[in-house]
Amino acid sequence: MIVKKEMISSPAETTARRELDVNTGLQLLTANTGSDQSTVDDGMSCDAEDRRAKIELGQLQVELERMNAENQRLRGMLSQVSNNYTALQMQLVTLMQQQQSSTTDSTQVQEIVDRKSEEMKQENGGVLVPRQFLDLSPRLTNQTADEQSNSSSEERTLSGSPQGNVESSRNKRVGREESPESEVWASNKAPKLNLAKPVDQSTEATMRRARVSVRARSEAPMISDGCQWRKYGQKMAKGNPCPRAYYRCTMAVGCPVRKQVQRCAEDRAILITTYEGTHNHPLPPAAMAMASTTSAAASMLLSGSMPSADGLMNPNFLARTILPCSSNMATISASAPFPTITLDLTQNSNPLQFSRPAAQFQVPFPVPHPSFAPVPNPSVPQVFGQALYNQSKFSGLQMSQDANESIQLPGQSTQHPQLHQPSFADTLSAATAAITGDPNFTAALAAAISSIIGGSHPNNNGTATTNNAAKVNTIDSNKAGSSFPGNQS
DNA sequence: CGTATTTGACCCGCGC
DNA sequence: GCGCGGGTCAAATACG
Repeated sequence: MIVKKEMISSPAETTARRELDVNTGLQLLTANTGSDQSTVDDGMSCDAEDRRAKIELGQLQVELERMNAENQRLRGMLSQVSNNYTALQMQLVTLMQQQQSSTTDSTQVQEIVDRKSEEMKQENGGVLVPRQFLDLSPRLTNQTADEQSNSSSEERTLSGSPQGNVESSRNKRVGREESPESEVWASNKAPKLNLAKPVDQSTEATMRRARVSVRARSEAPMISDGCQWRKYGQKMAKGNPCPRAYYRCTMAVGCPVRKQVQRCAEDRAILITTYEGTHNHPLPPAAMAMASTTSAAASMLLSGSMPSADGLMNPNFLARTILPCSSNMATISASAPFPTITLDLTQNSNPLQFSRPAAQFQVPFPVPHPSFAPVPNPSVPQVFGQALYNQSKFSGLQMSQDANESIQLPGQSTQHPQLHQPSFADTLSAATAAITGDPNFTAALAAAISSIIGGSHPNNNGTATTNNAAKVNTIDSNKAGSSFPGNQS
């Protein structure tokens, strides 16, 4: 009965509404049933009414169960799509690394994306579930990289590297203390303490210290990114009246990921979150989806930090590679002591929009390899995309010269996402960010997915998606003796 | 009472 | 060598 609305509503809305309507129907029916029972004295034959009501009730329950099952299925599919996107982006980076020597034309980047999307559609009958990406996905959780059989050099580069980097960090580092945490944490002191490999010390240090900074408007003290953090310090930073808070990831014992949170001096409504390190544990769907969003950017950033005798990498290419459709909203830091890429989500542009990259872009720090040689151990900060998570104000990324002194490139005009064909990457990442962070964005997700899959893809139930990232997390029970209250607002 | 947060002290790198 | 600033530690404190 209620299902009719499906054709005119967004899939997510529809599913949510259906579930609501079914529940409402059950309540009404129950009320009616009670009413019927109270009118026995009227002389009516209540047995028939009762039976009919019970039958209807049973039907509704069956329907409800069916809905719930569908919800589960759709959630699974959403998660799968997110994971697939992650793998796609990673693969894209690798492909571009291979092709960069022959071209710097960003159109090829888009072509690769388009081609991949086409392949995926063909292989899956229109459904974007690429086999190869499913194969890759587990590695992106940073858990099974070493267990997976590597079938290609691309995958090897992409999957094993983060883990390998952590390992190398572990092996070489001798911290002030010998706690497990300090063992895995890629400390700033690492260069000094690197004892094992004399080769490429600076390179590895650079990779370990690659950072991803996110600027977002938020009244909350910290953006919700799907991970759980514990504050371990706060300090006043020079040139900023607002204190800088230091957090470390507490989702797993010894997770080396840390982040700094600070309000922008110029505009205190802007929250600057800087991530550093690589998670050593599986990310919850909410965090994973967003982590994947820009993991490729981090990878590119890191590969860009690799020394090269061949000169500089084409700036435009880097920008377009990192965020093919949002290159005007990402920043690569020039003044930071280590590579930092900044996503500026404070701009008033539509996250789902498709825009051509800025033509003029200066990459300040010396980067690398025109041929994009695979990074041996790129410490890809998987938290990279987490900044996009729960960004209801998600609005854009920008390129600038400094993490704190963003130089805005000419903004892109706001366009409706469906006026242009949004890239799969941007659309899905934005949509996932929305859905995982705020149930109110289920409609956006539906629209985004519809635009990708042509409306044939199953919907997602917004009501089934928790609006609290921490709630999504099935916390690793291995963390004995520690609780995860979740300090996210 | 256990856990998270606060906050002053400390360590380290870097520039002068 | 010294001072400065960033980053981290850990005891004290707050909180549920």
